[in-house]
Amino acid sequence: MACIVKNFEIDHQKGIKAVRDSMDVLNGKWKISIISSICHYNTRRFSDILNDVVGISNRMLSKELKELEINKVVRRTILDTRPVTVQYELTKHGLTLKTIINNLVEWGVAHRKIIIGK
Amino acid sequence: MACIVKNFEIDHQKGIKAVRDSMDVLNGKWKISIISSICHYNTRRFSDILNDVVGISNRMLSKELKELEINKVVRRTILDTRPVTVQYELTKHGLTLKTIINNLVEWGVAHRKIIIGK
DNA sequence: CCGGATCCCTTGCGATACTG
DNA sequence: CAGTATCGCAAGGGATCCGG
Repeated sequence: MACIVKNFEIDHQKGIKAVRDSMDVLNGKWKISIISSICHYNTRRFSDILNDVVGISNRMLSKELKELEINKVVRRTILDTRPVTVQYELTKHGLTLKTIINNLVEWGVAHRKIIIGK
Repeated sequence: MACIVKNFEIDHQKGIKAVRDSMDVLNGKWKISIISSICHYNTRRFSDILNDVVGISNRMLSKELKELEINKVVRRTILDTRPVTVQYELTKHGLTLKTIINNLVEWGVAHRKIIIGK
C-alpha cells in the first residue's frame, strides 16, 4: 500500500519535470505565437511571420526561431531567390504541439470571458 | 473567395491573441508546476506545494499563488488550526487546465527523448 | 505555518542601426 | 530579405530576515 503511494508520488514528480521541460521550450513572450503562425500556414517565410506576430521585432523573431530550430520544433530552409528568402515549417515533433495550441486557444477564450466578465 | 480568406486570417489573429492570454496566466518559471501539484492532490497545503515544486522559495510560491488566485485558477482557504494552515484547490476554471497539463507532460517526455536522444 | 519586506543580481526584451 | 551588433532598461526571480 505504501509502495503504491510511493510510486504515485514518483510519477507525480516525473510529471512536474516533464511539464517544466515543455515550458522551457515554449516559454517567453513569443514562442507559441510563432509556432501558431507557422502551423496555421504549414510553411511560412520570415517576413510573413514578422507580420503575423504583431509587435515582435526582427531581432526577437530571429532569436526565437533559432531556439526553436535547436529544439527541433522548427525546420529552416533557405531558398535561393534574389534576394534570399527563408522558409520555416514545423518538424514532425513540432506538429505534435498542435493539440496543445488548440487547447490553449480554447482556454484563453474561456479565461477572458471569466476574467473580463464575458 | 477573398472574403473567406479574410475571415480565415482574422480567426488566426484571434487565435494568436487567445494563446497569449493563456500564456500570460501560465507564464513564469513555476505556475504550471504549482497547478500540476494542486491538481494532482485535489487539495494541497502551502507547505506541501513547497515540497512538491522542487527549488521554489516560499516568497515565489506565495507570489505565484496570489496571481493564480486573482486569475481565478485557484481558490484559497484558511483553516483555523494552530498554527494556521492554508489550503489551495483548483477552481472549476482551473480544473479545465488538466487536459493542457497532461498534454504538456506527454510532450515534455517525447521532447526529452528527441533532444537528449532517448 | 504562512507569508510580507528588502536587497540585489540576472535575464528578457525593446529600440536602433548596420550588413550580405 | 533575413538577419547581427550594441545599448539599456525593467521585470523576474533568488536569499535572507521579520512578523502574525
